[in-house]
Amino acid sequence: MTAIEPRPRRSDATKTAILAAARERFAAEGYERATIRAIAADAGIDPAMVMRYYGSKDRLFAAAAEFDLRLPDVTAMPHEEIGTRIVGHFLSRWEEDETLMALLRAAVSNEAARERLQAIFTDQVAPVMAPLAPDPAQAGERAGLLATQMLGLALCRYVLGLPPIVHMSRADVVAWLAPTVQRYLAGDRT
Amino acid sequence: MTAIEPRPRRSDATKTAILAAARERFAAEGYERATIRAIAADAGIDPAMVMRYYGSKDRLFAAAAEFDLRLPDVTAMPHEEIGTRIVGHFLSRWEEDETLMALLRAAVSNEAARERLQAIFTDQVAPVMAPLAPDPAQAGERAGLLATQMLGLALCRYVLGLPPIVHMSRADVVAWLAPTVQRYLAGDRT
DNA sequence: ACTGTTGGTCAACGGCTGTTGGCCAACGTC
DNA sequence: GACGTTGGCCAACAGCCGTTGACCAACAGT
Repeated sequence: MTAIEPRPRRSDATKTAILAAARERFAAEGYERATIRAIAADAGIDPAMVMRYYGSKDRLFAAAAEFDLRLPDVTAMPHEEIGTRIVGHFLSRWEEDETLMALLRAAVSNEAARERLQAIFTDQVAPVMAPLAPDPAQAGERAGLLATQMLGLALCRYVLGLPPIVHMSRADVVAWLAPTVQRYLAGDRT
Repeated sequence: MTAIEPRPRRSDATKTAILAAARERFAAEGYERATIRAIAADAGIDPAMVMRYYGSKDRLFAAAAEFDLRLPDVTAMPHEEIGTRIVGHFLSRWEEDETLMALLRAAVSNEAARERLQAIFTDQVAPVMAPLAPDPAQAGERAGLLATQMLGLALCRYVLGLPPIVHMSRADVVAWLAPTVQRYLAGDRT
């Protein structure tokens, strides 16, 4: 059952170019420093077009910040590999799609972005991780702990550029963080 | 050996009022959304005074972002309590001084703030934690890992307001994170 | 060929920003 | 009590921002 697509319009290319430029600027500079004028210049069109197609800067961001973490099914993997796989998956998602960077950079000072990031946690992270918790009452807490470690890693590695973290290899990051994540999601508290 | 203090001036009260208002605004709104006009209004004076005393917005931030983590001497505490004590100390520092919040919020989009946060890591965190590392070559890496977990916690608990993390008691946070920090600073990699 | 629709540019408005310089009043010293 | 110094306010400038509306060109359907 494929959705009925409206006939493609000539402006579709422009729209996606705007979206790509917007993601890049929001990711690199955050919400307020990324200007509509700069985004339009990157996309090679007039700033007025951005307003015509997306209405306002807020709505442009909302459109650019659509994101799917594509978390794997954790119930279908060897129990002791959960930490390793989850950390690896987050690293991959973070490096292949700048939308996450845009969300993090903007969420710190923009209310809508903050809510969007919270929604990703509530809708995509928490439900997927819930089955792993020994005690269902702890499920939310455990997912939250995962978020602290993964967002903290992204903050230090991709945003702040903390030298020891930036220079670590992917394998080292996974080796260090996997046991932490494993414990947060499915292990004992102490 | 007390430093020779210049005679106190009438304007000292105003200067510190500006600094307090600046910290509050930078902490609550980040660097670009915190305006000099708003800071001056909070301090009950004219925006021009901010420029007179601090020269520019950049230098005002630099003055407001002076910060000492006051990390305890980790070599003088029971080895197995290190994780607990460090996590507790970070929680306290974060809650009693809004400077840290100002630094984190600003560092995401402001270069000078990013460098300041890096400097705090390099000058205050890394050297203090170094003696705990079994292998001195790993010292920087281990301190960096500590930073990912503590900054990630602060981000989720104080900036993003992730519900499960916000609702956790201080004791729960310490209980969950202490083993992680203990392992990062002084434990085995796996 | 005509005409309505779509994709796009241009110039401008109003508002907010950091920053500046001139002016005034209160103070401290002789 | 005169006078330099200090603390403070006010008004304005120049620049950038999001946003708007008028205008033009290319296309599609008849």
